[in-house]
Amino acid sequence: MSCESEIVELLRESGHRLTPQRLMILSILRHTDGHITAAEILEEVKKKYPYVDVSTVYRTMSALKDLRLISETDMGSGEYQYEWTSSDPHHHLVCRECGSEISLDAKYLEDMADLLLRDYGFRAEMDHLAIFGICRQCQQALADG
Amino acid sequence: MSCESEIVELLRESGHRLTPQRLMILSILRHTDGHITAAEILEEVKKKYPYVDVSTVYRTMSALKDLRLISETDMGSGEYQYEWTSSDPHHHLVCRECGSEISLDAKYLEDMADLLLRDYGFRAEMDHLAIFGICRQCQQALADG
DNA sequence: GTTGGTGCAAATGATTTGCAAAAGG
DNA sequence: CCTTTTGCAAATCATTTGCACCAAC
Repeated sequence: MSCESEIVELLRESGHRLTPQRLMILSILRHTDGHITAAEILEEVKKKYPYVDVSTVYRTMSALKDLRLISETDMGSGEYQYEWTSSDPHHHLVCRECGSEISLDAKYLEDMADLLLRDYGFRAEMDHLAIFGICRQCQQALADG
Repeated sequence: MSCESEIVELLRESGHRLTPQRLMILSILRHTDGHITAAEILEEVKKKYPYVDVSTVYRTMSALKDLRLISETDMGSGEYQYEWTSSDPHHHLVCRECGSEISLDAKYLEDMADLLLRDYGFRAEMDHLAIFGICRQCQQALADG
């Protein structure tokens, strides 16, 4: 609970109200390891309180996104993946052959971000990026094929 | 025309048939500077032959994508942006405040791609990436408030 | 009380798909 | 011929929106 208090504070400061729905969604996001879709969040929330609607989930995600508390990533599955931002910053290598995902430490992109800031004055916000390509196994499989 | 011949060859080799619709779409892609949406392609094609359907455009894009002749990028507009791959490789910096786009030479990402190959055996395919963030002007505007 | 939030139902809108007819090789 | 491709219409499906009611603060 105590870990939630500063978030609650942040939401209040930004003029948002604390509803049970939001607290439930917040709790799910905080206790989910990795990414989760809107539909999955809804499913979880409904276990506690069945009358919640998807639109509420999306509206909450929109608010949290604006506050940069969560990231929204298109991993090529057709649905957005949401993830709590404070977990250690990382990205994903997504294989376009087998769909497997490899977690990638954020440091791999930091050097480039520094260059972008230096050369273009552009502040890249790359929380939770999806990088598509071919994984080692599939390269081998394709070569053998 | 001559520039089209090797593409035509490639399509044939991969078991695809050459229909007037495909040739029109191909020509539009080749002569478009920058990216273009499926709807825009359709609009262009219809000027020559009004009975083409969006589905044909999408099906053609899918085939060209598989052959890696075009790139498909989500630039945050809700529609995919397509672009002929052979034009000099680049990416885009997209400002999430004002929506402006800066072209970014591909070399900025090559170093990272090399690291990914070395460390993970992952062959990253980053043709035409969209990197979101805040541009110099908007940073200033936000700071001034 | 105000203002913002919710649930419901309906809309949106890009992309996909089933199918019979047409055309490429 | 045989197979792929096409146009049309209808379906998908995640996300968004209008609205009347409710609940924070």
